[in-house]
Amino acid sequence: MLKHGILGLISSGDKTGYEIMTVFRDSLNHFWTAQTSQIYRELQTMEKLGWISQTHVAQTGKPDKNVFSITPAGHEELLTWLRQDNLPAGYRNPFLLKTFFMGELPVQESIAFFQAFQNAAVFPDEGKQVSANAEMYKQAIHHPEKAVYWKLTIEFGRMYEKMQQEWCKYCIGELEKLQHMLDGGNHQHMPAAAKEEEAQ
Amino acid sequence: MLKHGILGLISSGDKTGYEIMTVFRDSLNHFWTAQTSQIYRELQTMEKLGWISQTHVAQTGKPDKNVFSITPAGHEELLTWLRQDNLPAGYRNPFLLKTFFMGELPVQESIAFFQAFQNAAVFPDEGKQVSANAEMYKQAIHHPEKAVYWKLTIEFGRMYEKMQQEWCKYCIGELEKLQHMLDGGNHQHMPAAAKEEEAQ
DNA sequence: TGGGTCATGTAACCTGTTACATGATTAG
DNA sequence: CTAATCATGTAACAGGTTACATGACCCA
Repeated sequence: MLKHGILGLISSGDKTGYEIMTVFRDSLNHFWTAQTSQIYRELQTMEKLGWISQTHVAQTGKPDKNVFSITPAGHEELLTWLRQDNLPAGYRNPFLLKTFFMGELPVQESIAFFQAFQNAAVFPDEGKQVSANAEMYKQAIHHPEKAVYWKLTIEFGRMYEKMQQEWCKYCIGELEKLQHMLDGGNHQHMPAAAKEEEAQ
Repeated sequence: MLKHGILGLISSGDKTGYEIMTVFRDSLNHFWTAQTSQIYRELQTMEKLGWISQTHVAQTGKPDKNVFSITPAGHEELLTWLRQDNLPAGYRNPFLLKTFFMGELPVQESIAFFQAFQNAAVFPDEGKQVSANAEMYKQAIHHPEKAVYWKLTIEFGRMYEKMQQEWCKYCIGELEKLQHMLDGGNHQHMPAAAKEEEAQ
């Protein structure tokens, strides 16, 4: 997958490993990440596969660099990938995994986690988005039709964040109901963990 | 992460590797997956870490089994994990990665992908959910306070799917606008890839 | 003189996927 | 008779993370 992401980036203009890293960091970070260690490794195997080619460029005042270009075979591979398996796949969500087991903690503590989660917005606001993605905006001027796709990914981020916040609100509501139930039921203010021990 | 998921499952009752696999397959599949190969490997390392212990149980008419129980150290580890790093983290979304590069394909083709994506619901409907999660419902009867957390994860799945469908609708709308713009603009019906070649 | 940017990578490790391998019992 | 369920794993590979290592230039 990362190979194809890199391929896509190089397809819109030759790039160094370093430049690829900056695009991941500044523009794709809300749906994909990549460390330089992984990028340089993938570039090597992609060259062996014949998808990209390398040119050494000597520089003065700056370290020399290796610029990568896409080959015809690489472009074909990119198109094949774009047309393949475009159906929703299972996603991995660490916070949901925790949620599933949160019954081990006192309800009050769980509520606090949802509150913190709700207030921690990952997605930058409109203003920051613009400056962080200056690179993308520049491209958008020259290829407005390609910028549309980039905007679609940003909109996904926004919608996801909004949904996540609504979900947190719902969770907090449900947990408060549970808390009142437990309080009203036995007036013992016992955390779930303690209750379980008793039950055994 | 998987280690802690397994730990959580064993904490609510001793389990074999096989049983752990079935829970992942039937109840956690919308936010986490695990193959038996991985499960048995993790169980081995978890035993070495002292988080779980193993008992061999001979059976007649069925293959013998290895039943795993959580140790006090394991339960502590579970609590530590539950309290750690509970903030939204970057997620990886393969379809968003593709979306980002979809300008390489004709607009019409992209629209078709979003339509297919929209109509492919991963999340089972209420009826199937109930039968697939019979195990969970059984637990819910004995520990209604724990069932709440399980319901929260299901609600996330529902909200996510709804959001995804809305996003697809939005994308299709934007792409249709783009299509009309391109059609109206030069009346050449050129795919983006061909246009790019011309521009160079 | 200290931190940021540009620029390259290696090594070890951890996690996840795919493919393979075995074999008895039970229900249709 | 055949497919599903119960039950165990190994081996090889692919993909991702963490830590380390180097070094010049520029700006404050």
